[in-house]
Amino acid sequence: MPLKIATWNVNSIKARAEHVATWLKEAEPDVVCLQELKCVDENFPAAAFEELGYNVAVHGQKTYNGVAILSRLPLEDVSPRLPGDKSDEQARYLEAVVSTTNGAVRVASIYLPNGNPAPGEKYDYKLKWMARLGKHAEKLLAYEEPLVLAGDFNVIPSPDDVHDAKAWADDALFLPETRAAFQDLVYRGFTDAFRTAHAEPHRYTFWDYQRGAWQKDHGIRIDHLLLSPQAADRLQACDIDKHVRGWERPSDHVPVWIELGV
DNA sequence: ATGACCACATCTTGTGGA
Repeated sequence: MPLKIATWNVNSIKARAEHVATWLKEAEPDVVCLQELKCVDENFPAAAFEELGYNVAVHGQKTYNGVAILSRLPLEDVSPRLPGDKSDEQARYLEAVVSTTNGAVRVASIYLPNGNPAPGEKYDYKLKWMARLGKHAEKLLAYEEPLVLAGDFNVIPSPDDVHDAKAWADDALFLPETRAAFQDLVYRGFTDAFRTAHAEPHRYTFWDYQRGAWQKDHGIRIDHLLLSPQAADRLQACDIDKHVRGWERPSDHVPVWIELGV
């Protein structure tokens, strides 16, 4: 059986706990990286997921941000916060090692800053955060182990990943500097799992709540799974669970998953 | 149609998201 690893920005875990449970039963992932919990650790509905057989690691924050990892397999070396800036209080990074019978896979749940409006302080923070991520990723890649960086990167990598490139031209998710920073990260040795498994353009992971974006398929691809060479060698499948966006009171993001032969 | 949402906090309105 392959190891199925997913990422999903749930836009409040309290508002989406039922959806997550429904999707866990339907998709049967082994590991799930969640983002935008919008709650503190104590309020995370861990029991609901433990009942379904998952171990839970949470790095929460009141009202904003918050990331978690759910895993059917044991979680080891659980480590919150992206190194490189001790003054950064935003809960956007959680790393852990998943132990399988056939070796370990390191997984990070990432909620990269949005960065709007650009230019400005928030955009500066985004670019600094991306530089920190690159530096940390370089260290992790040196382990030469299967590594998966999974999350909401808030980056549209190319014009193929947006319904209307002109409409997003000045947005922090699509600015040339943002895309260049993402490429810098990828060029360190990562594989964009979805783009490797699918050549077709205009496949999305996010549709805005506004302007009928979902009905018109006006989406963007910003939730990614980046694989180290050792993980990329094991990639068997990758897809987007688009139908979840059609559920009642959905998140504006949908799950994206990979299957690794381990 | 120059429009149109959602979640949170505690304020019935402002902030942040993407």
